[in-house]
Amino acid sequence: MARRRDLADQQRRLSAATWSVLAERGLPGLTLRAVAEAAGCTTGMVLHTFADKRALLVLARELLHGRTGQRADAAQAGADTPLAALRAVLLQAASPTEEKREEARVWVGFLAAALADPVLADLHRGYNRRFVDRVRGLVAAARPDWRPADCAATATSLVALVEGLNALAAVDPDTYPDEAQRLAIDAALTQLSPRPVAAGQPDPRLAR
Amino acid sequence: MARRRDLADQQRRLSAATWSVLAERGLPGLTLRAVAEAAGCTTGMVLHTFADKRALLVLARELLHGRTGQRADAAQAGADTPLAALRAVLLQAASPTEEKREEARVWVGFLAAALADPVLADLHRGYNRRFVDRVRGLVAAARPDWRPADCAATATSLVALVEGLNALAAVDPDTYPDEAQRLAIDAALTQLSPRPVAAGQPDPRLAR
DNA sequence: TCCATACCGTAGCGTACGTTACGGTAACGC
DNA sequence: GCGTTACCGTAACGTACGCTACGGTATGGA
Repeated sequence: MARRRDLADQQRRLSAATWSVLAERGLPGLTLRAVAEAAGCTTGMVLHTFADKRALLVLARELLHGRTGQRADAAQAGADTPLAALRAVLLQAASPTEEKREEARVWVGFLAAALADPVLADLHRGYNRRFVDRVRGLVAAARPDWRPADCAATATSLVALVEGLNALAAVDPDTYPDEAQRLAIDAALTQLSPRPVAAGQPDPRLAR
Repeated sequence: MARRRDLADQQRRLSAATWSVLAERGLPGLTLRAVAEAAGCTTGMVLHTFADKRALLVLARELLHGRTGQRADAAQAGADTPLAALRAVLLQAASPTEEKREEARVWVGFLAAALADPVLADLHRGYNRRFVDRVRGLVAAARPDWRPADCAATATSLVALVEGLNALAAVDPDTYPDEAQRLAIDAALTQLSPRPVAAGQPDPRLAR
């Protein structure tokens, strides 16, 4: 025997480095050499830890999903009502902080990579559908009187809104600041409120 | 003098080729050689028509904006009421057909490229803000009783929803089919309808 | 008809990429 | 302490990239 390494830790560190490079330099800047530099090692070590570049991307993608999933769990657990849980989950999925905006840039990068890579595309579809399922469950809990089809349609709408906000805020944070994202989500959630607003007046939830 | 070329036509053909390559092979597959092959010429001709790769990308991005802008103009002109115009504009911006889904893939590609390229990022922000302005004007026309801030918030929401639908449908058309996109847009437009629905019932516009 | 010239295909430059092979090195069992 | 062995840094491979230089070619005017 000889020196043993902590494989899981190396994978975690390299995935984090992949993340960082992807957020800073974008998809074309994501090279093995850049990842190695960010992780403080060499390309040799990177390819001793991962079989190839795609394996590195796959684990980083899983890390992204795991991170957002954990945050969603926490948001969901801390809410009193189903509607509050839904709101918390959607808000944490948006990108109000700089950290989240970095995450959004990474997400866009993976989305673009998925368009050219079937493996990453499968991963993306799986993760996104799990998120849609989570939202659909919360919608159904908030409005048990709705038909499943209505809950599903609302869930896909909400997810599309949140991911659209993320994507647009990633490249234009001035047009899509955190406040605008919050407003957009609350406005969309208005449709789930048990009591509609008065006729002929702008929805007060839309105003500040 | 000697033989003269149709510069504008060459630029148009090469931009179309860029588009096609970007939609089929994604951002990493977008090389000068691939563009030349798709256009049926050589890389020499490509770089005699455009100064460099970025110039090619910039014109293709303008082409994307011009195409969607023209479609939006047509949709807007063919509508009777402001609300109908808004609905038509949003629906044409979504990606129900395969052609539109190709456009959505190209859009995602440019979005990802903008994250790493300041020039493309500026272009993207400009084009997207013009689209937001268009939607905001239509919202204001549909609901003249709303305050400008409410119109602006609604416009950014609607644009985020549409672009989110586009981005997600680009990689997962099964989860986001045309019908789901139409439902999502109509559901979002419910908030602009002058008469809210009855309390305690699911919005009939959400049902099929 | 024929020259002049604008045009573009060919070939290749330099660079950076993903990946590989190998030798040095550090740690564990004895 | 020492041999063994797992580990990883170094160096370089082949390839494909963006881009350039040059020579052939077709087409306009005289």
